[in-house]
Amino acid sequence: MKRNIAEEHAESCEMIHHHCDVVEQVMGEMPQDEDLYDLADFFKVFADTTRIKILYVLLKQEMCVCDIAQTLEMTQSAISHQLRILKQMDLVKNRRDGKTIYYSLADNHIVSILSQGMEHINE
Amino acid sequence: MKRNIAEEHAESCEMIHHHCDVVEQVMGEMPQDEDLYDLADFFKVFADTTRIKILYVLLKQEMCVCDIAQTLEMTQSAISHQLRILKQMDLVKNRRDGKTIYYSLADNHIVSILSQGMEHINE
DNA sequence: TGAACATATGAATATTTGTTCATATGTTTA
DNA sequence: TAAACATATGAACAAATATTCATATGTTCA
Repeated sequence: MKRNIAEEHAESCEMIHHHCDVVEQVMGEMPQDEDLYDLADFFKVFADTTRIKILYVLLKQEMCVCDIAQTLEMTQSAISHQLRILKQMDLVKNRRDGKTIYYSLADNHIVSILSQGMEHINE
Repeated sequence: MKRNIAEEHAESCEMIHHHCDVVEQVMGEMPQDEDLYDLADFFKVFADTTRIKILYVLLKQEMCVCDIAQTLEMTQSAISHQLRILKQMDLVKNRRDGKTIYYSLADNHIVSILSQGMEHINE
């Protein structure tokens, strides 16, 4: 759905300010749309305090759902829902021991991602 | 609003599975609530494809609002709203040159945050 | 000064998302 | 096998959020 020239004039600046080759270069660096969505989804996981708390709790050791819930003073259901998201994103893994299911971090990136975020906000 | 013991039993496991000192240690590592909110807000910025695209565009060079909008094929208003959020979080800065306002990255962390995210999703 | 341009912003709308509640699934033990 | 326990999950609801539309602010130039 290409707009006509008159409309384009009305909605944006007269012409692109920078050289076209620069724009092309910039767009060349841009990841594929699919990767951009995955990237946004990845950061979305860290964009909630409950999930961050869970990750911090698991930083030291594995823990079962019930203990996480008690530690964070939240319902089992809320924690379980969030663990599901963390697992879907491959940030945590779990193992069953009888009735209990223990969760732990699945990836070492997590530590550095969190601490880099912390670095930034402490400036 | 402390619940009574009977209710607590109903809602969670009989007693905490791990040693209390471990839980205390885990909670000792936990950042302050205020920092947790700031951290979540920080990652929230990267949790949207439009903002990620803007950051990628600015990775190479500064650019005015209008050119960003044209490059990403979005409205000037949408870009302006998102630039406001990026600026509030100190991820971009701007300078005025006549009518035009040029935006650029405010921080070098951004590159490494983005590439660490990319690393993770490409596994 | 007025017209054209570049950007910012408030309100409205649609979509996404986190928690709660009720209940289902799966395991152990008496 | 029945009861108790640990976890998972679907539906409902409330809160947060991204975009659009209309319009305001601020700059330049004739």
